[in-house]
Amino acid sequence: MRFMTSLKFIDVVAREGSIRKAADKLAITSTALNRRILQIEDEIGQQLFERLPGGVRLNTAGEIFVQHIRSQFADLARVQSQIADLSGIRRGHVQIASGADALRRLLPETIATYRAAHPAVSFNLARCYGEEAETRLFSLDADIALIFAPIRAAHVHVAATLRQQIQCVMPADHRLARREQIKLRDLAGERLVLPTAQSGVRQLLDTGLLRRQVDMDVILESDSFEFMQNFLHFESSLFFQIPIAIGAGGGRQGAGQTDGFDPLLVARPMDPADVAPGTLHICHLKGRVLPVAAAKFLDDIITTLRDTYPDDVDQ
Amino acid sequence: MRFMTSLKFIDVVAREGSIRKAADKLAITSTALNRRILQIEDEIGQQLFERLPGGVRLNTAGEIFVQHIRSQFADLARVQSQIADLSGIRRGHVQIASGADALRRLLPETIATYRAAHPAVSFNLARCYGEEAETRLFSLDADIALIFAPIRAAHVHVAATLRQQIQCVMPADHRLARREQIKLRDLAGERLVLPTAQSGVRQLLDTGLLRRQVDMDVILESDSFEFMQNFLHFESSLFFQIPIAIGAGGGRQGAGQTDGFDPLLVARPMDPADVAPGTLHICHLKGRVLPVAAAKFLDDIITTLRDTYPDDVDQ
DNA sequence: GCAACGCGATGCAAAAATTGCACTGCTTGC
DNA sequence: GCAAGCAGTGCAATTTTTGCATCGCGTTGC
Repeated sequence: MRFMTSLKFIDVVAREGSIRKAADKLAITSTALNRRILQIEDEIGQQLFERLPGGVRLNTAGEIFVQHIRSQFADLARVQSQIADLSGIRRGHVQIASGADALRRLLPETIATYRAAHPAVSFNLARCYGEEAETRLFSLDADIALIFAPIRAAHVHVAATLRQQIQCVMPADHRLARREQIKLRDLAGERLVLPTAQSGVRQLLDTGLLRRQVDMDVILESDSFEFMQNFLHFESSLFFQIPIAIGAGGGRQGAGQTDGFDPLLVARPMDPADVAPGTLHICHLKGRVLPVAAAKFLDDIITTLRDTYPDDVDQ
Repeated sequence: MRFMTSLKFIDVVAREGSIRKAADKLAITSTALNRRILQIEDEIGQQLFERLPGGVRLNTAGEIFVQHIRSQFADLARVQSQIADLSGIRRGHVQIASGADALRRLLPETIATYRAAHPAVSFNLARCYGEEAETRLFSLDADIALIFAPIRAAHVHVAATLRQQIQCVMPADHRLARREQIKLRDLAGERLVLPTAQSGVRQLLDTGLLRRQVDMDVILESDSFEFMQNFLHFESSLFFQIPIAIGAGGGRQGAGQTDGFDPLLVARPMDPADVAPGTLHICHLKGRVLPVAAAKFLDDIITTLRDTYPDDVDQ
């Protein structure tokens, strides 16, 4: 794409914050890169970068222009995907930003199924914390975001939502395993492993815990499902997850069957009166036309979720 | 804008339908242009043009790609306009596609007022027939369209509408000039000058005339207001217009005052029961972010209309 | 307080690209 | 069947881009 190189260069310089670093990354000399940038600033008639002693930084005009550049690249990808689709071959690259929850079962399965049908489509998966997923949508580093938390950013369009009741995961022989539903006061005296503070699950738990002063024993905080799962084999304790992360069917009702999940562990739903159900948001950037490959994959995710949780998907 | 030239070249070739003609227009040799196009087709990995004996024509992939190119140019204009606005100077170029109606008073006045405040903004006005205005929005040759006709195209976003009752224009001493409102049967035996078939006014009249078989004397068809107005000085007859075209205040009620309009002519509204009011649509391309200059001008038009016809503007 | 470092900018020559010219092969219209 | 108009190509001239060496400037570290 020779006709886009200068723009790509500006994008990289903006990300690196230094012409020399960007030049290294782009495998050209800093002087060539420097001159391209000067030339474009000249053509635009506006400086795009502030020159600082330690490098460069976008000024306001530059911010606007770089946003334009990124949307051009994203749109070019869309065009190429659409053109490739004309000849019957779905081609393209789908970039997904997701919290940990969907990475466990939903995305691996859905992507594998999709790729079986369209092997020419490649994927990029960024595991995001906090509001990083929204940011990625905005900077066009992600086509689709899966966010288990309230959406704050105005530029995000929510294509579908999935209600998910938080599950309490415990050893199969735990005393609470006989319960159909777990109440917060049941947790009194239990050893708990909680997700880290920025996670959506943690926020829902905290909201519930704030109201009822339950005296619990938080022995660990972790953002790794895998760690928590393995930890339970060594020390009997409880942790929390949402159904899509553990492959449990029928979220809110929470039958506790966790197909393919560790057989020594069981999941039981929290009482919705104690801990409110959370919402998984499937999003893309508002006003954006997704590449064919990404748009169809988005459809696939929603269809999969609708099949698995028929009552809990809203569009 | 060196970094856009190759794309601009493709756009021109698509418009000209021939590499040689485009090369002439671009002041380069056909061979240079030819090779740029081959190179880009190579980079995209897809042919964009069909080669015909008499020139070239876009294939489907090319159509998609050229649409992308045009939207890039339009978006670049938006970015530049926005960047210029940062330094307090409104700069840019506003392209308007309009039927004849708005060209007479609304646009000249509004543009002049706007330019008094922002002299660095230039304008382009295309007088459009039939569906050409919609087409121009789509091909991004127009930012704003003013259309007095039903909107069919799905890609058009209507920012505001103005209801307009058709007026019957006649010599001040005509027998019908004493009426407050004209009914279709009043036109029996009158000599009429009608707008040409594609005009919105004509379509509304035709719809009314179809239902009531009025025997009239159509002596002329014309799409030029100026011609019709002058013709009435030589042969006593009637023609039709909408208020914005003749500067009449308060459309539907139609007081007939036509400020600044030919003092020998008067306008009387048609009875809405006979001829339905028409709608002027102020539109832009759906999903598009207009350049600052164009967006603000759009606001100005709507404000002007709201001031003049407070009851007839919808948004 | 001075030297070393890293940064962006610039002059100049080498390298790479774009361009123009001359020409080919093709189709259409007369 | 010949002239005209079209896209495509080999080759040399030209223009643009790149890399090297170097400058000036501000910060950092001793």
